Amino acid sequence: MPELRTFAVCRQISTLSTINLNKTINSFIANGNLKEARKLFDQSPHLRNVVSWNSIIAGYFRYSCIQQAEYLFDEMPHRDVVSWNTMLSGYRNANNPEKVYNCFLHMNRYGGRPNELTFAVAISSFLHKDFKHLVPQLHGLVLSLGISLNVFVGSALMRVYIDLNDYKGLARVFDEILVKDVTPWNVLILGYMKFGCTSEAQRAFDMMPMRNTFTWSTLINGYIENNKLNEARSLFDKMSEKDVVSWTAMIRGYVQYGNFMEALKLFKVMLSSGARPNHFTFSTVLDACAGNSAVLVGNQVHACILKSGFPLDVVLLTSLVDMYAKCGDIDIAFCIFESIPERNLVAWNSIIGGYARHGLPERAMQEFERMVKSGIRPDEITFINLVYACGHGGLVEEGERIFNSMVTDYSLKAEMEHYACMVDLYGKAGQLEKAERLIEGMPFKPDVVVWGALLGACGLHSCLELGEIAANGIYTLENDHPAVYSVLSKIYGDKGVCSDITGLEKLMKNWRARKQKAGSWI
DNA sequence: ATAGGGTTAG
Repeated sequence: MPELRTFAVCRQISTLSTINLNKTINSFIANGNLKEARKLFDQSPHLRNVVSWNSIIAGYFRYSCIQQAEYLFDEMPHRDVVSWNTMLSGYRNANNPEKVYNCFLHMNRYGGRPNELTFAVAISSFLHKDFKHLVPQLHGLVLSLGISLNVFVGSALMRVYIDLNDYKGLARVFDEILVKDVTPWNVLILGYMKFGCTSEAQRAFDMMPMRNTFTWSTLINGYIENNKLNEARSLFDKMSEKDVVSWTAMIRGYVQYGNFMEALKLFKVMLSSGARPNHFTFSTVLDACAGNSAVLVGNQVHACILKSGFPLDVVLLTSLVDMYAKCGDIDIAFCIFESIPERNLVAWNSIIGGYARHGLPERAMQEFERMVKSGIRPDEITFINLVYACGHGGLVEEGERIFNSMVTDYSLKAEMEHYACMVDLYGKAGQLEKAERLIEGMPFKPDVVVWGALLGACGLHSCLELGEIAANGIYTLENDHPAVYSVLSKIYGDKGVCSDITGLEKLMKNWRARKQKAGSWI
């Protein structure tokens, strides 16, 4: 039967060539040469198989040519699970959970049976999205389809349960994973820390069979989140192989607690230890410089960034803008801001905030208008900055106009901070009655900042009656706020009231007594 | 050819 043998040989040859074809396509894609890959693909209709199709589709996704990927997927004569998974993964990486969802539904209806990978991709793409609420159903589907809960599916599920604040779900999935590697353990620690269970996290850390750098930095970061900086630091010191992430996390910890000097010190230690900072580290350190008004160190860090050759992305440039603005050099801040190619909301807020802090409301407003014109929608923080700017410039009517515009033109809700800025604005301008009326009309109970703004204004204008109300307001929230005492004594002195036993004085006496009590406790 | 954890800006 010569024909049959010939056929078999031909088949073999063509299979071999298909393998070669796919290898060549993949190497083109790896080198970023999508056009060549596609050309080869188009020229070999008789050799290509489903793997060739999948490769090209994955390649399109890798270089963000989503439409081309979709087009090719629609043209496919035959799709396998990998084809579907590639689409899901592409949509996931494009941060498009909606398309993941539709594709997943489509697959279950018309395509093949999903596998572990399908679920790992789908579940992880719903993390931190509204779609996360569908994940418990996906979990059920995994179980009912008899798909094994491997480490990938399991870890992704655990992440989402943390996101859903579902402690039980987290623990259940961890138990359901039959063969665990280090990742589910790490996620368990992450979850415990998110739920504030530091001792459980520590226990998991102690009993887990293996650890990696992820484990250590998850624990360190968890302690920082849970106000246990000392524990974080002693763990960090115990770490034998510190990597960029753990260094950055620890530095960030100090910044978070306002200990900027220690943050900068640690950064120096990091550099001398030979560890290489990345853009995460640089943003964090710039934040420390900004908090410390350390423009000289900030300059050095700036130079260090330029020398390091790291690409200056929006985040890093915004950190620089913020650092220079907070260190008093608003002109350099503006120059850097202007150099940002694609300014986003945070970048705009940062420069507007800079002008606000420098008491230049006109400049702040100019940038705001430029921002709106460029198509960026302002958010709550934009308006905090703008009202704050007006407060520093004494522009009462302008501040009112902006405050109202926020609600009517941009349908944003006025939050506590906006009210605090408005109270400050009225207070600085001496319009204390307006400030008082605003507080009364607030849809929520004033916090320390609002009362503080009022109290500060009362101190400025020596208004005893209102100052008393403000002090009382603070007192009910925080009975050992040092500012209360100093501002009240100032008003008191200004008023020349010395011997009258007023409610105010009682309050102060009371407050001092309480404070001493608290002191003797230690 | 497709998969899971830790660090960044207002």
